[in-house]
Amino acid sequence: MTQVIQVALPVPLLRLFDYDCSTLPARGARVRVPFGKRVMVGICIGAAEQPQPYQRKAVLEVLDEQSLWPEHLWQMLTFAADYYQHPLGDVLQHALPALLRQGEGASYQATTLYQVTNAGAAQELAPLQRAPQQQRLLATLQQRALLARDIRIEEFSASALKALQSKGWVEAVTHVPAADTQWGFKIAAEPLQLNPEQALAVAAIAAATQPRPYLLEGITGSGKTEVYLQAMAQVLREGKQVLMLVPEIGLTPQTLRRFQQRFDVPVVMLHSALTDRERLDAWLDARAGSAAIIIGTRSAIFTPCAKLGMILVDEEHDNSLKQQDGFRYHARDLAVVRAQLEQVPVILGSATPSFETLNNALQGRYGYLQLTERAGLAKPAKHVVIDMKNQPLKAGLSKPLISLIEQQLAAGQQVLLFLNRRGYAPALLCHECGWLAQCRRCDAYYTVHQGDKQLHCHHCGATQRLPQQCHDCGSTQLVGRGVGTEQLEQTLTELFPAYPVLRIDRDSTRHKGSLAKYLEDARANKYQILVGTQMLAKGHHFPEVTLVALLDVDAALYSADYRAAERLGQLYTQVAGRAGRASKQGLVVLQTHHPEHELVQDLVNNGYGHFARTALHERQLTQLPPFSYQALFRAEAQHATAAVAALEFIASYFNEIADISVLGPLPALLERRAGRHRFQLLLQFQQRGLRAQVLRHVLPQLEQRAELRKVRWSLDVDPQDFT
DNA sequence: TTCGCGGTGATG
DNA sequence: ATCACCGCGAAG
Repeated sequence: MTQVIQVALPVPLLRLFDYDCSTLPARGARVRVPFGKRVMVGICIGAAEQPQPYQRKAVLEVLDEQSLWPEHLWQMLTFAADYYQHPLGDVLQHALPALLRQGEGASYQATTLYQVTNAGAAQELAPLQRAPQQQRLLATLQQRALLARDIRIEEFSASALKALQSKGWVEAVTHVPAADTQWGFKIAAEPLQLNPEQALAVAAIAAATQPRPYLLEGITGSGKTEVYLQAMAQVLREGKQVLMLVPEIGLTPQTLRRFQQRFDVPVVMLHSALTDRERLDAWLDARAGSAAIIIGTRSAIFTPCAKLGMILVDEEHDNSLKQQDGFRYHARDLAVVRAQLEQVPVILGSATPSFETLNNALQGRYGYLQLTERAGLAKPAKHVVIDMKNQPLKAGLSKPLISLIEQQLAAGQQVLLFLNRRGYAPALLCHECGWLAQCRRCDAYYTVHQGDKQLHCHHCGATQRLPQQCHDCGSTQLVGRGVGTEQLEQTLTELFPAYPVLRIDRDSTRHKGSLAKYLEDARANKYQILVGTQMLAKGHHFPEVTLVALLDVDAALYSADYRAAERLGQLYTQVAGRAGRASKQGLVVLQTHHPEHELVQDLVNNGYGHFARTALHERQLTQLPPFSYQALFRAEAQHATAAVAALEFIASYFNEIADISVLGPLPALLERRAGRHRFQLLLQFQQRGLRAQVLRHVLPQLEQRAELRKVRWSLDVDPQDFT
């Protein structure tokens, strides 16, 4: 009996497409279909209730017997498509490993498993004293067999493996990892003793009769991770899985090792270095329930889990959780939705919670767990605000800061300096006529890079040779204006020739693995002066650092982006947490031209918690998120008028509706980028429900309109960034 | 006259 | 998104 089914396809269209099919595939099963001149893999959404009277094409092949996703996850995905008003086909695409998108079977492929031979099992480790790589690998293999992918993830050496094989101690066997879903829970290492706050947090989560979201607010060094581990233990003991989201930077082999050392259960890490096949295997492991702990970045929220017991979102304030293009979802928000659907607790952890989450906790919608005690003897850092007004500056360093640095260095300590501008100088100026080298395609000045003797546009990536002469007057008196990390590094080298300087920014860490190596060198105290952009602020621990300085925070104080202050508060607090651990007195220095600024004073004197509450109150008075609900339309076109016209057209759909405030069209913070003019239209609603209703009604209409075909436009629900 | 790029429209 | 088609201006 021929059916008419609806199919979601990976195209940027909100509508679904009808196909004929000889059977009715499961909702959530893949089908191969002809689409235009192409063949695509789509997802069956179900039987078409009212088949449209079009000429239909037929499904070529049904690829799955069953839905690829468990019911609750399917619900989350359809919720997300509706909430963000993003095409369902594209949303589902995000929730699939690449191989499944391409139509591969949703099953394991045979792989190689390495295990010890009888000789290898009996082999003593001591004779391998001079081959430590082999020794470590053999020791592990004597405990458990390893898959090819484990060898790589756990950073064992391939040559060590070869050596052990040729000695006849290790053999390779073909292994089909049939979903062996059984794993027993065993504690591999004893849990640490909890302090009363930590114990309270663990107990609160365990004792809850109704699963709910929790904010776990723990200052740096307060032992947040130990709370995660003990909360996880409860879940794992019941045979249930834990899904953990971490920022990009937290996905290291050390993270993996930390979990494996504590729990003797299978852990999968969804790392960017995985091959497509490994990614599919990990996805299958999670879906079958044979992986106990699943760790990954933002997109890991889409991993299916047979027996989900808990979701953890570490550093929940981190902006990398929000996708900034295409399907603009926020993984933390989807984690809360998923936890609700699956009826499991979700823990949002941070030292500096986002205002959204903090507000939910203060309103009682989330459980609020606080860790305020620093473990060990570490004293809280001292804060110093340096007024830069009328100060002579050396590469952005004031005299008082230079002498503070000098003192710390003399005492054998490390210093950490943050400057959020890479390159040598953020502009090139003609000393005679005032001409500034400007990118031809963006509304931005070129940044001077001395390293490669070029001008770089940090917005479109354009580069050109460092000019010798002014384009306007021909003068050769060209000077860099302002300070970037390159110049700071150079000046510090001149000021403190006895101390090596390490610079960490996107330029110095371009090569794969160099960041990890630099961080290791920094921790090993090979450099006493560390210079970097925010890259350096996230989650790294340098035990010998006693002085941390933010060189220029003024831009954030008077930004047009209302979230700039929140981000400054978070950066400042995270950075302050870097100073003076390991029982040494830390010093946090902030240079500004506005030492009297309310935000600065609040942050320095009262800490993040107080600062955040004050700022939240301000947001409430001005009706900004989280006290209102935003949707941002962006448009870009060759000519500004086209972008503005498109947004005015969009605005006309909302202007007449009550309880919506429509702002714009306004130029984006960076109006021209890569030769295109960019404008924005901001909608603000008092009720989330109204926003959903209105967008659901309007978006399919907009998609049809010829007026909008000429420009590139997009919708961002809950926008985070207004550049 | 042909070639090629950019704008335009359809995809079931 | 991607493909095809159309039209116009530049090259032949």
